[in-house]
Amino acid sequence: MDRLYISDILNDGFVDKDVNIRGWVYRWRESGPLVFVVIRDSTNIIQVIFERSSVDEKTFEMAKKLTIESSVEISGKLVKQNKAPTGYEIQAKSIKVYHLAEPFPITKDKSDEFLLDIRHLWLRSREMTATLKIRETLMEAARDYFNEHFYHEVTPPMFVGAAVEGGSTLFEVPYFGEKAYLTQSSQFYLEAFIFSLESVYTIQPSFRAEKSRTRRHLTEFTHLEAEAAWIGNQGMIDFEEELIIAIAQALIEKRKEELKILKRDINVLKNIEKPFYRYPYEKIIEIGRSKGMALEDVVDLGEKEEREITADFDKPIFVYNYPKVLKPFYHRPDPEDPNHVLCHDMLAPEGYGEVIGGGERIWSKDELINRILEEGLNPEDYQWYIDLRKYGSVPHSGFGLGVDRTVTWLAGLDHIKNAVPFPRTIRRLKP
RNA sequence: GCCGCCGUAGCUUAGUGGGUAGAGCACCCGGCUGUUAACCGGGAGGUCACCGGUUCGAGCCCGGUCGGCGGCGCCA
Repeated sequence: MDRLYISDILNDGFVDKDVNIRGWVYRWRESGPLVFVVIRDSTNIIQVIFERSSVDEKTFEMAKKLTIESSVEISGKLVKQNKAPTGYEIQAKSIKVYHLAEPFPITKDKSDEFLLDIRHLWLRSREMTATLKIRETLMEAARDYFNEHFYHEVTPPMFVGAAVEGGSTLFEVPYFGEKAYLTQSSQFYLEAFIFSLESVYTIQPSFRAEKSRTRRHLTEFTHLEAEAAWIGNQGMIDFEEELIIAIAQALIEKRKEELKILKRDINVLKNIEKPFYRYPYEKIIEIGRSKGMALEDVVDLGEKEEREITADFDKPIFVYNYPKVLKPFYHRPDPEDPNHVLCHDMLAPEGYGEVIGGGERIWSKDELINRILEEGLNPEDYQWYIDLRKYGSVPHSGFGLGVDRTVTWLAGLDHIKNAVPFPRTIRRLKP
């Protein structure tokens, strides 16, 4: 008999038919001559019942000995059963045990810390499984959206020789007697690709060595970055808005069950529709002040401020044209207002805060060199980046989206660690 | 980096006027004909993070070390 996936047999079409499944023991309990076993596979869970009166003694004894997480193959008749957790039940006829598991360390009482220590086992939980599927669908939806818009996927290097942005701290790694660094952003490399492929994107890890201890920072995170020729700041905002909507739609279509497992209200995602809020930088400061914050005219918002400002919003907020002093040198100053740059951040609502940063890049060689000098940096360190402005330079824009932050927001999680299979933080490198 | 909190059985934890360390889950044994991280009875399981000090006596008081969590700062 061919093995079937659990999600495929949870329907009336298989009732009274013999089915064969493989998976792991998720729950086990006995009551006299009955043994109830809930089996989990990659698709869902289903209850199996072993009755002493209807299976041979050897099979029943084996069912009685099963332990949580044992790997098994079970055959039996599918029936409808309201008392079973997913509405159907298999009346077992036979079982093959591949491995009788040792006592599983995860029980009903568990702390966040413990779950991080045994992350390699916690990955099997329904919560993590649901989160991983949501991550996958999010990236798949993004790739589909990029492909529909003729973006090419590229793979920039992760070993780099120098920083992209002055501010961030880099991880240094030995490199055959020289120093190399782990990339903190692929932006500069993506800019190199646009002169042939025009529109490009990548989904790769970025690394930041900041000693940040907040619910939205990791030292290694999945970075979705894009860069496109012939597009300006506002055009890029339009593009990102549709990207986020495409992702939300994909989750609504394909991940209803997983969102339910994570207790995320799907109506929140259904509400992610055009138009998002769009405010110039000064307006967001005004909103902060209206909530009682003491904010200077020109100030970087902290995590706490962002959380409070976005708390009452129901849709993402684009904040554009920040004061020049707050942003890295490569952002293009607004020709109409040189103290501001043509950039934007997208803040997720409900307190989640920044998930996208992007904008239009300086495309004039001389302007770029002037901005590098103005920031006290050395143009020699950016030789190849400046080189790109010498041979048919074009207006272009790009953005970077934190995949893990976006998952945290859309899945309604409380901490970025829960959006990542093996989170890396300042104090955690294992497992 | 700064501030705060925490470290007792595999897990979650109770336990300060200093006086033999207690429970639930998991595990083992037994019971139960519809269980929902079941229930009932029994059993086993502890260098109370580590080092030092005070004391007749320290899980508890004092000093230090290590590890973790949360917040701030930094940052995407």
